[in-house]
Amino acid sequence: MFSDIYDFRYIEQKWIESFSRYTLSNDEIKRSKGKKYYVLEMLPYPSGKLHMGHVRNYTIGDVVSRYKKMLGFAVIHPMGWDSFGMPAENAAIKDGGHPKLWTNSNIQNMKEQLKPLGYMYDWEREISTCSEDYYSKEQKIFLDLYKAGLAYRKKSYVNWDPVEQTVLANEQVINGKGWRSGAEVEKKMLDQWSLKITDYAEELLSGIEDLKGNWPEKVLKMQENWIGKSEGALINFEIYEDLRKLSVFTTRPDTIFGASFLALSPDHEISRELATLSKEVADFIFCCKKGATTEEALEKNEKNGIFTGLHAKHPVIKGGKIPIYIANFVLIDYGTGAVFGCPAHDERDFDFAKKYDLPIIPVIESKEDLPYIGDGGHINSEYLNGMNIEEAKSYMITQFEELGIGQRRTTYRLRDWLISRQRYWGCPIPIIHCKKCGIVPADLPVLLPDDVNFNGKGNPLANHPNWKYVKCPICGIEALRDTDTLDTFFESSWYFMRYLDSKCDDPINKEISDIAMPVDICIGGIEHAVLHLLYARFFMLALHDMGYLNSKIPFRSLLTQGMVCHKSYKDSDGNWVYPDEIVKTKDGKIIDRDGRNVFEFSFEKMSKSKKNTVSPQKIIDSHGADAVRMFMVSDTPPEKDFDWNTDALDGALRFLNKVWKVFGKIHDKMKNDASGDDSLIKTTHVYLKKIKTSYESISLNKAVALIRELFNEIESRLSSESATSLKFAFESFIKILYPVTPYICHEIWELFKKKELLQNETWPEIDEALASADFVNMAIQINGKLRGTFEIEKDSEDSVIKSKTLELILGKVLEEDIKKIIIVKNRVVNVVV
RNA sequence: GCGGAUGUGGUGAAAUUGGUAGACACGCAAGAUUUAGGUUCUUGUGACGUGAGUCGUGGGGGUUCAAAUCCCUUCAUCCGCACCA
Repeated sequence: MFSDIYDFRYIEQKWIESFSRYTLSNDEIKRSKGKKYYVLEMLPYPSGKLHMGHVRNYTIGDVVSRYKKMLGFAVIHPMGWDSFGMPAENAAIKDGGHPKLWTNSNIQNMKEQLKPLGYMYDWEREISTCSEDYYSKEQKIFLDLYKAGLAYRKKSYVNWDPVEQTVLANEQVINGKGWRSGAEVEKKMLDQWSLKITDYAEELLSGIEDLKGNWPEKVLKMQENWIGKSEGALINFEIYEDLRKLSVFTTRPDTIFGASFLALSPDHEISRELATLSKEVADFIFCCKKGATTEEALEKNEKNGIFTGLHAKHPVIKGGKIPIYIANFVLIDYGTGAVFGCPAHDERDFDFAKKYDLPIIPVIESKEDLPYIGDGGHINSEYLNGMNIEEAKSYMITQFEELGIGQRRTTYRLRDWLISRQRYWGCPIPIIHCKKCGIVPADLPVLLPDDVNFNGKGNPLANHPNWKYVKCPICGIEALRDTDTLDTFFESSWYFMRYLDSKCDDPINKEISDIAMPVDICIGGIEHAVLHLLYARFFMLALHDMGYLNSKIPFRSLLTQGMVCHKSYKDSDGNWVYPDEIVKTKDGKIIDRDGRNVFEFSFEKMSKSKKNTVSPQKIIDSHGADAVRMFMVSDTPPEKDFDWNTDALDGALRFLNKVWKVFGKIHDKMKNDASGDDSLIKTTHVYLKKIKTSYESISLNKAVALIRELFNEIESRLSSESATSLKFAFESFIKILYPVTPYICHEIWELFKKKELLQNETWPEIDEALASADFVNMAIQINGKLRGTFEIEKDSEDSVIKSKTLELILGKVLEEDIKKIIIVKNRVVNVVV
């Protein structure tokens, strides 16, 4: 029955169940013969509440999925939960519940909240990374990485987050602070597990080339910088009256004749050794460590050093003596932890030389002040004199190699990925430490014990009364489990392959993965540019090399959607105020419910603490899921930040209301089988073509704009067009609107008395002949300025266009003044006078 | 400091990649219907003239018959990295 009123509550309730039954079996993937399309939205952390950022992310993914399905692709569209991690453990510490219960109930809640939005997820494929099934498969991957030499244990300085009480990977330290806790990160010497991502530095870098065009340039640039390749030389300096050699990495071997000091990191082994001999050195090193992390010291950039009393032999100047310092600006974990200083051509070295009164020897000619960083001819450099930087570099490296004191060397900024975490709620590292046998792989699975106490200090797993005490699987003597768990980014590095067969006994079903991988489009936030997105690329290369699957690329294309932003408000005391608690007065003032003044603070990402969030639930209740979905993809391109605007949300609902009404009118007209024009058929084909192009490039805001245009065309011709023409136009319109607003479209489709469900329909066929216009509107310009337009048959001869133009402009210009007429077919005529 | 991006009406944004700038919306204004208001409909809406003319895509300069688009320069905002040798 057709009702005049667009009752979205009724309609959405009616179709909701059929939308949650989308499945695509692996047999169907196999039968697709490569015509598959894998849409992946980055899996959410089950915090318990769905927020607008999720809604935007998943709506974009769902529109793409539904569109691709209409085109006949076997669409793989799974969803799951990134369910290990700190918040569950913190909740347990605070409220006493168990992380497992907290997490699972959050997952249930979020699933319920997702349901009304009508996403076509294949829930058969659902995974939760904290499930025993998932993490025991992950343990197998870990052991394989270990056997392949890619997972290793090493004692080294690590980033310690004092709030989370655990170590962090380099990628998780932002400006010296923990990425989640925001706490000042400390350096600690610990024995930890790492993955050899550095083995793949070159491949990760060269792989960027293949992603260009399909990944945002920005993400690729960030990864490139993060990997930070630099080419140069390793020089081994001899130390006077010492048997050791001091090895130094430099990108500027050509400046060796300008070297006036060597500097060691305070953590360099020679520094540490000297510290045991001299209190002065020990004090200096202590100060460096204390001061190095404070904001102030970093800002001042002050160079401090202490002379070691040692000298190195200059490698190419006979009898040359170079003093060796320990300096605060030398990093232990880059290059070799030692540098040579050439003050004339490096800013840091210059500052240091000034402070400690060291010689500043220019070796590159320049009229500018020192330090001079640019290119130029070498001076004071014997055989290098006259050469430019590039020439001198390679000449010098050859020279070092011939003399046996150095060699060509490439260094990367990328460090190995530290994966141990001193936390309970994660995947246990399946390793047993035996005094006799050393590191021994544990029998799988290694399950988390449920009976843990969160009240104690430190890692609850380590504190468990008996969990860690086991017998060595090899020799049988008393041994200890590794009580650390894996970084949760480990889980998110391979989940998109587990989706493909979430019940497989092996971690990854190779047969299906070889068909379904790589993911065709991955949609998520840009905050993972050098975290998840780099780790996932690394995992693919490693898994490929271990024979898990053929693909070396996780995501063929990547869409980084922008944040959902909203105005935030503060009262005069600086407290945040909820937007729905404010009132705008007639004279432009903003007040809260108690009448006190409130100020617009800024426009920023929705967040709980700023009180500027909008609950998806609320707006679905008031406007319906279709309106919310449409609103999320209209107006703003997916990759840009989205400004929350309630008026535009109302606009989406208003549009759907109009669609409903116009459908009613067409429905009536069809009953009477009215006659009239059929020009709308052609118009429809023109739009079908344009809209498909917009969907293809995921320019969903443009697609929506064009859909609205087509709708306006239909609406304006309701009375003049024939019933058949209107029916064709409107049915096509419903099909192309469907990926955005599936509920209303399904309802209308059914009311058109269609037997087949709309979601099983295919994209309307485009008649190319009809889709191209017969007539075009051409512009007339005089000296490049618009002076009028005219309509003319498409692809008209230049002579026809010319005479038409002359006819129109002769009132304005004299024929003899015309110097030139430039004709651009179907576009523009420019008359030069 | 290094690297990257962006800059178009009151707002979100389009512009077939050098060819009619502002599509599609939001907002606003006037009017109509209803009327307690919202809803709905019509018209208008870059600026200045307000007679069909001029100006206009952050500013300045250039290339071109023609520039939001290409080049040079400058300013502003945002983001990433940051003592990386």
